[in-house]
Amino acid sequence: MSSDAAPAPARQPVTLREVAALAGVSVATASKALNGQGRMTAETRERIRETAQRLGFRPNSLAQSLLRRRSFTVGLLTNDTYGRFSLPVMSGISDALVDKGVSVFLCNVEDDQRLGQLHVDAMLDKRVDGIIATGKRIDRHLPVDLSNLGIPTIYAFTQPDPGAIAFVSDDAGGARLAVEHFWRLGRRRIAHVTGPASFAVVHARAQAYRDVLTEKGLPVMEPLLGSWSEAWGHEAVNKLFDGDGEGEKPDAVFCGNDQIARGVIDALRERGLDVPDDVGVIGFDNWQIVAEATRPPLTSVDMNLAALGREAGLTLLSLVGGEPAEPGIRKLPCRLVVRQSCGRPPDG
Amino acid sequence: MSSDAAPAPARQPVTLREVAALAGVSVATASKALNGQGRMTAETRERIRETAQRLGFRPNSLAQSLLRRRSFTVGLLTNDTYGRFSLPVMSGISDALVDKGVSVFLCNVEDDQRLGQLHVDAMLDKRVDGIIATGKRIDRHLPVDLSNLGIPTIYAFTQPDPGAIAFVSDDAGGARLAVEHFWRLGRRRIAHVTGPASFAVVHARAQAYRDVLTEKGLPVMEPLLGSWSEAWGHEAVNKLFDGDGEGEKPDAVFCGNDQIARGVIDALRERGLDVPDDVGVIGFDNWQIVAEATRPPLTSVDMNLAALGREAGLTLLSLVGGEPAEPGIRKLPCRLVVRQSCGRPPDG
DNA sequence: TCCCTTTGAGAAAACCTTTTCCCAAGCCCA
DNA sequence: TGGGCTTGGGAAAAGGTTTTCTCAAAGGGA
Repeated sequence: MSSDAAPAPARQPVTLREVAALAGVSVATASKALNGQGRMTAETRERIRETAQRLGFRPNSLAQSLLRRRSFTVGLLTNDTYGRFSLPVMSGISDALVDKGVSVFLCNVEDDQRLGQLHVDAMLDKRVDGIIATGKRIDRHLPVDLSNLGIPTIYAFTQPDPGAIAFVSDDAGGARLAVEHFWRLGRRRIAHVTGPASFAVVHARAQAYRDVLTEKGLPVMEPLLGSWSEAWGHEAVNKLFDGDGEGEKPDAVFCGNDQIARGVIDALRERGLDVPDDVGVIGFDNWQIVAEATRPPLTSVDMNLAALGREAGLTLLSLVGGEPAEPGIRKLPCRLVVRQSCGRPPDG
Repeated sequence: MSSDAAPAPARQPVTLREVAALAGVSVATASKALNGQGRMTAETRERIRETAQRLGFRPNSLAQSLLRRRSFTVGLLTNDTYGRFSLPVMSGISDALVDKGVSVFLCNVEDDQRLGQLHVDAMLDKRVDGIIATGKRIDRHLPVDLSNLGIPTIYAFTQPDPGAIAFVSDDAGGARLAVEHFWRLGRRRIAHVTGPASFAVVHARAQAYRDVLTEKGLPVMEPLLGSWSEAWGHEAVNKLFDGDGEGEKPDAVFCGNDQIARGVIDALRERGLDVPDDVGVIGFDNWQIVAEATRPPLTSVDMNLAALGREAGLTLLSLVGGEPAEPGIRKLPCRLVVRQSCGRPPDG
């Protein structure tokens, strides 16, 4: 403010031409000097560099892009700007790209085909180097057709077109993590309360749940399908614990998401059952704000969405760079975040 | 896939030169034909249009931007990609701009000065038309200096530089809405449980709370400051209701956010107090997923963040268009979303 | 002294589109 | 028939940078 020593950026950005003129050379020489190309005396190069510095010269990306046929931008399409899932994905993508000098256009297409087309057209016009599609569900398509755009495209946490490259979470693996954790802690009657049958992940996780129980020789209780809500968690506890036989009651509940788990924990407490002493609970998603607000704090499966996004971003970049990549769906591992809702192992 | 009638986009995008060549005219004429400029026979114009259509020609935005000195992009800086608050703001901004053909660069600067500078430089290089800064707190600066960038800058839901244009929520107004709602419902002993003193909004809302009570001639109970958590809501209920005098107990609690409100509601229920019959509760933020999971669903103050974002986006555009605008902070009104945690008026 | 090579730097094309002139042909009117 | 106007369309510059050529001068060897 008070110091005028710092070169205030000109209203009209400084061009290479002005730098060259002031340094007494041609634009060609100036360009080469600043890019470390060409041959010239060290003195000339330094003089040009210093002039550029003094004028606050920054090369116009638009002109560079036009020439290089590469804009160093990518489009990020999502139908879930508000959402829990695509946000970490987007953040991971953005982080991976910013370090490479690539900027990200955020395009929220909702579930609106017209809006989707609008955004895709805008991206194409702006000559993005590639497009990443992400969404709120792994088993739903974005309302756009990206199959024949002529630029590299990657899908992250959304349903890909056939023949495309996609990154998704390994839901079955995540479910195994949870159930095996219960098993290691000595829990033997493990129930599963999850979301609606219309979600592919519900079946993937439920099947893994059954598989682990079968492998371990434990009784398989049929998964309880409902909604993704806290209220359903409450209700499910009634179904699980209102039975007659005492030995039949679960000593562990693996929940399809953290909200269900929250409902389950609250309902268990209302019944006078202790978590984790009487019943262990594991959630899914590791939604921090929910997982840390339950009493006790919730152990939960984390899908590593930021890492997934980072992976997707880096892969897109390598595609843009011309490197080949095998099409197909890559499942990235989940991890279990242990808090206090499962207790400690008997020997621990 | 099977239909080859649809013109598959060329690997190298079609240029105006190719369109012109195929239509047998110069590029100048082709440009004018497609833009509805210049004079030519209707037949020529139509032929060029049809050729462009057939080839799938789309003008290169980079070239246009270079010429027009306007990129039709803006940078959106935030330190809160995961967050509850900036997301609706960002969504509103993006919505407002996409219809005008303006794309948004998403820049997550975290609280990292280096990352902030990196992103700002990238935006400047890419010749964005303007920048919008948004964040997770209305009383904190982003870790970047945007004061002298040479391009229009708008602040939305974050602390502005002096002399800048900023849009924020009217927290005092929102608090008034809540307390006056209680008053209209006949509640007379209204408590306030809110977040830590380090937040400016805590004071703004608390002062408005006091003001309304004073205006109405109601007893002012000193606001209870704590954290933004559910646990604090629990604890605060103890402080409020563990006293001795029966007539002293509140019949309404205005909470600083929805999580506190959730804790308050749960604690009240555990004490055997009915919400809303014995005590009314109002939250702040209208975080749908929390407000609808409380029992009963929570009445809450909504800051209209999407609208705020939209306003910010449109204002930036008018600034870019060269229209003057008064610097200063514009407070946008909140609204009360009524659910079931306050009951109905006595006569209703 | 002459020729060849190296050195240092500039001219110009290219990227793609828009816009401002400019020009040739045709027409009208005197 | 000649001058002026309209019509239809093209040439060229502009926007900012990079890169490939080209070229003059200087230096070295014979």
